[in-house]
Amino acid sequence: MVATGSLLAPTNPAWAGVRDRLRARGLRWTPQRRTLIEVLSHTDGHVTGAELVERCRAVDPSTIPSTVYRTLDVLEALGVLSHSHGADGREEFHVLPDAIHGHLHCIECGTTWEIPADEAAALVTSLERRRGFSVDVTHLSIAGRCAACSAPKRRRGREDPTSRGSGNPRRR
Amino acid sequence: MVATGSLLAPTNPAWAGVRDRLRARGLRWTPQRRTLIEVLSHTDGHVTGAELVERCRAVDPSTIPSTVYRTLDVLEALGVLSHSHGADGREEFHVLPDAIHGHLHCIECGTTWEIPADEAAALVTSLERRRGFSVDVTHLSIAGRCAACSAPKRRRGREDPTSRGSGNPRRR
DNA sequence: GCGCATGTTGCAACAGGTTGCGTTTACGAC
DNA sequence: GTCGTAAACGCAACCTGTTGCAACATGCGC
Repeated sequence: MVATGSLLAPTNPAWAGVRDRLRARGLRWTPQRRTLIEVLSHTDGHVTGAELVERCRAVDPSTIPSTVYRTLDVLEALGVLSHSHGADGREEFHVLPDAIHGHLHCIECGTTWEIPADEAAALVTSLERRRGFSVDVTHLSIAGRCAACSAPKRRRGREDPTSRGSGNPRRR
Repeated sequence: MVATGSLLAPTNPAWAGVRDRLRARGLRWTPQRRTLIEVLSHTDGHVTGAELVERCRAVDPSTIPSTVYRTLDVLEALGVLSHSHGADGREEFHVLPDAIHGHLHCIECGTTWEIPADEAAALVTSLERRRGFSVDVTHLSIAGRCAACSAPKRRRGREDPTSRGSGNPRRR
């Protein structure tokens, strides 16, 4: 659960700028926001809103959920994170998106993979061309069965849908 | 809200078979299920779970939400309907899917369009080939901006992302 | 250092949906 | 028609988020 203690120092310098970017927009730097930033800076990959609330409570037990969700909205507007919806419709946040990507969810084993933008490019450009619809790839979330789960089950063989999967597979 | 009255007769013969298909699986035909089937048979396009609960209550005020959701699960297993998640992660049910399709949501105006399977084919086959991942197209839900909303707003011109949109655009 | 405006917080209520459990009931067997 | 059993139901509690509003406090101007 990450060093539970207090006052975790953000590891990534990128987080240092958040305070100023907030201020630059006339927004404020509050203890609650600092807590969330601390938690986020020690998080990578995907997290659900509920998980973040929980982790914030570990740092500051007086954390209130609505504050966390509102702060997440603000941070998303700042581009610090993005969110999409998992196969079950639950919110999933993605921290410091270094590259634009969507997500793949296996409805059988629950694992999640990232799909780089270029892999979705065919779909994106086709929708763009045929309908003028510009896809929000960061919000793209595709459900289905991964290779391991859709394969006729013999002796639970090779696991991943392909090792080039990158990303951080995650189970529920 | 459809003729509110009682005992709506299912319009589509396809619904008549549901009772027997349930029985064939050892499942039961109950008044509550009948109510939901009645409601569904007078519904087309997309509905949220909450809407269905509401409509069931119009027919039978003693309807309990959990029963509706559980019955929806059963009907989905039967292939009578399918569900996906809207841009906001809320459940959307799609009745009697005559053709496999996914959905397109404009995050700006909230309109929904259907995308026929072949339009998503490029993505589907690419994921299949590169990762062995078999996409569940019926659950596919893509967010972004439609042509009208992403266009530089002049004098709110042509509306639709393309008239071939088919389906039933719906607003929140 | 002080005051003020406005962005934020905390709280409580709500919304959509899910789950566990004890009770009821559909329906096949006799 | 009666019985038994597993499927379904009703209910209450819970979970994840959202919203409205009064109270609070950040941070700019002086």
